[in-house]
Amino acid sequence: MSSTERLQRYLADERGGCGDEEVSQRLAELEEIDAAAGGPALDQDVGLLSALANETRYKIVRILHVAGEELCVCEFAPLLDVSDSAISHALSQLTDAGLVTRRKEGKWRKYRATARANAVLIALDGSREL
Amino acid sequence: MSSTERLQRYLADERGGCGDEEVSQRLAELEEIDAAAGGPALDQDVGLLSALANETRYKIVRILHVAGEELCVCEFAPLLDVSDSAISHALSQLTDAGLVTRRKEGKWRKYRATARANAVLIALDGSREL
DNA sequence: ACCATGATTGAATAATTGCTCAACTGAATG
DNA sequence: CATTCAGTTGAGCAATTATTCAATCATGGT
Repeated sequence: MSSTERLQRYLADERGGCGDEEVSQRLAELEEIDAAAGGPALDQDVGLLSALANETRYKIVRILHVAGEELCVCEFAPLLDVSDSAISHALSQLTDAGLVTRRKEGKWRKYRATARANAVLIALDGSREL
Repeated sequence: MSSTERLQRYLADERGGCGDEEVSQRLAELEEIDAAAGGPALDQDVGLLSALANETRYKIVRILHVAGEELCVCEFAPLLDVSDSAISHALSQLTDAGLVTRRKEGKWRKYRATARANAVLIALDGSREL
């Protein structure tokens, strides 16, 4: 069964129209919606979301967000139950995704949450009780 | 090496203080930040982000967001290159995560994006150019 | 120059995920 | 009530991911 046959029956059911014209018009609408939905930002967004979709990485970003200042890698270690290496991997992925920025200061590395990271966390917080 | 030894050296380096007191005070600050960061919402948030962190599921939510109305499962099928089963699995996970709601109408099932889903997508859109 | 330390990288591996197929449930219709 | 159709569920498998260990890079002190 082609996927548009089901759509055709659906449209006949819901809207009374049952001609091919009806179907292709709705299909065109849906594809317009799809085009608006799936711009080039899609991959970037999914990358960002994947980076946040892990407890270790989420916690790092949350901590930076709450701290409101840049933190040294060595300050995360006591708060996260994973190896230094895992923390470093996490920070790399977060940097690639545009959620944190890195700055060298002598032998220490300091990380800060980006505006984008803060925006997403604020949206999560603001919509929690909806 | 304990993870607080490094922190101790860091604080000595950055702030001049080198006593145990300095370290335990900063540790207390960090743990307070951590506590504020890692509330009970953590698992829920990571679940939500995991649900969105997949192209198929992200597209579904985007489509619903752009459409601004409820859509029938049969309307997604022509737009997504996966099986009906995969769409159904995706919708279940999105429902569990609180990103979409489900409604029965006769033999059809209609889904709608939640306010939370819309809030997160708006945050992503609004922070894209930052 | 050498060494110690902070952090990163790459390989290896265990765990998780995403998809499909096949079987199933529930609703409408003859 | 048998059949058809919309959608869901669960098992199984391929692909991806999260972590650790070991090796390495980079910085600063001796």
